[in-house]
Amino acid sequence: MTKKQTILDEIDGYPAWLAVARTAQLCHRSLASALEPLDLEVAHYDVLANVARDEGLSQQVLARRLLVAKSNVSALLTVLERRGLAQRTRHQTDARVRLVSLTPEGRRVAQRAMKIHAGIVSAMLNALTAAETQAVGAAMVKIAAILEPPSAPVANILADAEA
Amino acid sequence: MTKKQTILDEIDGYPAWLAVARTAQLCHRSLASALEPLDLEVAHYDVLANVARDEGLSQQVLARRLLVAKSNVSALLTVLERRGLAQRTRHQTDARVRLVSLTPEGRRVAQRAMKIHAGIVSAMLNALTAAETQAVGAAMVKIAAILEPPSAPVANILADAEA
DNA sequence: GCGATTTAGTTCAATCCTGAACAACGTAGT
DNA sequence: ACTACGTTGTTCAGGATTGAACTAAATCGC
Repeated sequence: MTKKQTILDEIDGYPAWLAVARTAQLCHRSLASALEPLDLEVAHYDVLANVARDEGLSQQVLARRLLVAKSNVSALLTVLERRGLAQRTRHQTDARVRLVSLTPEGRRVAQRAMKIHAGIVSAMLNALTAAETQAVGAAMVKIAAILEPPSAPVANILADAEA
Repeated sequence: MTKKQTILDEIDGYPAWLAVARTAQLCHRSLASALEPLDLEVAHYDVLANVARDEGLSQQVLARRLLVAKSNVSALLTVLERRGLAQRTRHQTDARVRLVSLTPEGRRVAQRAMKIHAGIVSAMLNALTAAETQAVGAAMVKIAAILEPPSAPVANILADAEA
């Protein structure tokens, strides 16, 4: 297996970032298989968990928060509604927006799913001290700030990289 | 917007982990839009980058490394092959395995894409000190160790969480 | 050796996600 | 009011990803 130096290897912290990406993906997969017994996709769970926390979100807000397309939220809600877990109600004063809420059954399912999710996250974080966790969180917030909007910085970097 | 306490909120480091997941996703999206000019999906890029580094990988190894299904690798390679960027050659002694390598054109594209990728990662890591990056990497490795295989630990946690 | 098991890769159906086009509704500006 | 524009949500077509079934090849147990 011919190992070859690439540009990425010249970046000092690249292995560290790779570990981040990989760990996030592993966690996603863990959660996916853990939710299988509840017959829940991670995407559906994400909706349930967010609505459980903030009852009455609009779909638009939900989409931005989950970082998915609004068309996807629409589809996810159609499924959750058909399964009797969530419901859409019209906004009082703005007829465009639909407020999303959970049915009693939806709350029960969300509760069980969040317990499973919490179990996984707890197990992961047990590997770290509170200080380490804190440090990781702070670092991620700093990085996220750079990526956050489809803002200027990233676009500029691209231009440079292409040179 | 009714904020409600959930089980997840009881986990001390949950916001920190959320930041990790969110940042990883943001990075993925950044990379996706940055690679658009090259007409490359992130998935295709991941293959190119890995093969550029380790010429002659098998598809199986590639699948495990990328954390995707082997059927997906098969499909990705069909596309890359049709585009003249990669090629599959038979293993000398084991007729089952296909060794993946890049064409000269594939190497050129990989090179350009990695430059773009490196630009993004560099920008992100610039927000951190070397020590911070190092700490994050170490923390992620510890967490990944818990998730790594579909191993016992996670499965046990599930059983507990369901109780 | 030879059948049983394991491993590498492909194919296929089902599902998921996205972006674009669209409809319905608000908000300005004039 | 009226027009122009922005926003919310839906629909739909095109790809992407997965797991299961399958073929072919290697390996193991006896």
